[in-house]
Amino acid sequence: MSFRLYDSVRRQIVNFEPLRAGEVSIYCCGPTVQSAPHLGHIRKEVNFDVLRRWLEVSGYAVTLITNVTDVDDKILIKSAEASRPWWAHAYLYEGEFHRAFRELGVRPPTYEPRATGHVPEMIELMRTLIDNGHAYAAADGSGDVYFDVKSWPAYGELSGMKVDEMEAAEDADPRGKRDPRDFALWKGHKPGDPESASWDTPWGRGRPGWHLECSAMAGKYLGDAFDIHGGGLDLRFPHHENELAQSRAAGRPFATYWMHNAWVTLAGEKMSKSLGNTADVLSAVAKHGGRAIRLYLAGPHYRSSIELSDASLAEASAQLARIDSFLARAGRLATPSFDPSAAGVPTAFADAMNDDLGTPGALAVLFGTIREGNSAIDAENVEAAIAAQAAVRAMLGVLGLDPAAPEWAHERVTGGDLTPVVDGLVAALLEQRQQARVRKDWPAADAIRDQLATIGLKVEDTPTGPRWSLEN
RNA sequence: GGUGGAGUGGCCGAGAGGCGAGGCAACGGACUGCAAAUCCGUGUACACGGGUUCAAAUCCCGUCUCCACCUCCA
Repeated sequence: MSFRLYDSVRRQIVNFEPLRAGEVSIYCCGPTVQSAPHLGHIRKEVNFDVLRRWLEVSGYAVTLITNVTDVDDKILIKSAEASRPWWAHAYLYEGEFHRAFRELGVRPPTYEPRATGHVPEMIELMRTLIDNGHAYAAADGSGDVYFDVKSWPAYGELSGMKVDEMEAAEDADPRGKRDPRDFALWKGHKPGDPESASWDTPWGRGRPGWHLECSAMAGKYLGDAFDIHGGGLDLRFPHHENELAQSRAAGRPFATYWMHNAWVTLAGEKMSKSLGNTADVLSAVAKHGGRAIRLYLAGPHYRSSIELSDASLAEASAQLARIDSFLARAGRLATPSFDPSAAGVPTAFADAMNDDLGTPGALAVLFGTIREGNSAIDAENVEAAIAAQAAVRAMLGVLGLDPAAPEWAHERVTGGDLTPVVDGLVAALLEQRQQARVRKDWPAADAIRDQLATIGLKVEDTPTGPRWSLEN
C-alpha cells in the first residue's frame, strides 16, 4: 500500500503521487517569532517531522522548507514594548523556537529561510501580479500593494468560502483597498515604523505582507510546483487561501496537496496567544521530558484536536515508561550478532502510517509488539525478543521516539560514565539487603529499598538478583 | 450571516454498516517474602429523538451542546 493523505482542497483522502519519482518537496509554514513557543505551535512541528520521517523511511528523498517570519506587525509592537530592536526581538524568539524543536526531537528542516532575506523574490512576485492585472499599488501613495481578489475567480477554493459571503472585518482599516476583501501583499512604511524594518520597492518603501513571503520562499527553494504544503488548520484561511491565489495568479502551479494539523485545546478551547491560554513548551519538557511530550503530541491523529491536561501528559509519560521498560528488559538479553537498523517496521504499522499518517493505529501495533516481546522475554525466547526489540526500535524511529537516536542525546543521563561508580556504591547496600533477605529479616531489607527509593534509585528483584535503576 | 469540525466506557483516544484499536486507571489471577516489572483475565461505550437495514457508534432526517475560521493565530 502506498501513501495516502487527506488533501484539504479536495477534502478527501487521496493517493500521494509526487511530481518527481522518489522525491517529495514540502513547504510548511513556520513560526512568526514574536514570543515564546507554546505546545500548539510545537504540535505542527512534531506532526510534520513524523510525516517527513515516514516518507524517508518509505524511500523518498524529502526536501522540507520551513520559514521563519522575522518581521511583521506583532514583532514591531512587541519589540517596542520590550524596548529592544525588532530584529533582536525576532532573533531572540527564533532561538527559543529552535530550542523547543530540539527538546522535542524535531529535526531541522532541509532549509529554513527568513522572510527578511527574500525581499527581491517578493518584489519579483508582486511585479508579475501587477503586470498581469491581479495586484495593484494603493492609489493613496502609502506604498501598500494589494492583491485584487475579484480578479481571481478561483479565490476561495481552499477554504470553501465565497468572496461575496465573507463577513468584512469589523474594524479593519480599508486604507487603499479597492475592495475590503483584497489582502496586502506589501505594507507601506508608516510614520513611527523603524526605518530598518522597511525596504525599497518600485511602489514605495515598506515591508513584506505575511502571505506574500511564503509564496516567494516556497518558489525560490521548491520551484513553481511542489508536492505538499502544510501548516496549522487555522492558517487555511486566510493565509493559505491567499498564498494559493497569488501563486496561481502568478502562473505557478504551487502545491499539489495541502495538509493541515488540528490544534491543542485547553479546557476545550484552542490554545492561542490571543486567548492567553498557552502552555509553555520548555516547562512541560522540564516536568515530563521531551520524549513524553512528543509522544503526547504525535500519538493522536494529526487532524484531531487534542486536549491538554496534567492527566493526559501523565498518561503519555506512563506510555513512554512502558516502552522504555521493554527496551531496557530486551537490552539486557545476550544478543547474537544482529543489526537492529536493518529491521523494518511491521506491515500493520506501515499500513496505518500510509493511511493518512494513522499514528493511533501505528501506536497500537507498537504496543502489541511490546506485549509480544515481553512475553518472549518471559518465555526466554531470545530470538523472538530481539526481533520484537528491533521492530520496536524501527517504529520508534519513525515516530522520532527512539531513545538511542542522536536527537535525544541531550536527554540521556549525561552521567553515563558514573554508572559504574553508582553501581559500586549501591552494591554494598544491595549486598546488605540480600543478607537480610537470606535471614528473612524483611523489615531490614525493605528499609534499605525504601532508603534507596528516597534518592531516586528503584530496586527490583529478579530471578538473577536485585537490580537498580534511576527513577525518571 | 458564510464555511468547517466535534460529542465514544472512570479517563485519554482510534474506528466509520456486522465480529469491542490501543493506552492509562481500577479489579481478579500468575510470579514475588512483600513489592516492582511482566504476563493472563475482567467492560454489553458511541449526545438526544425518529428513520433506513437481516444488522447502525457508523447511513438518512430532525434536535441539542461545544469548538474553530471569515484578511494578526501552529
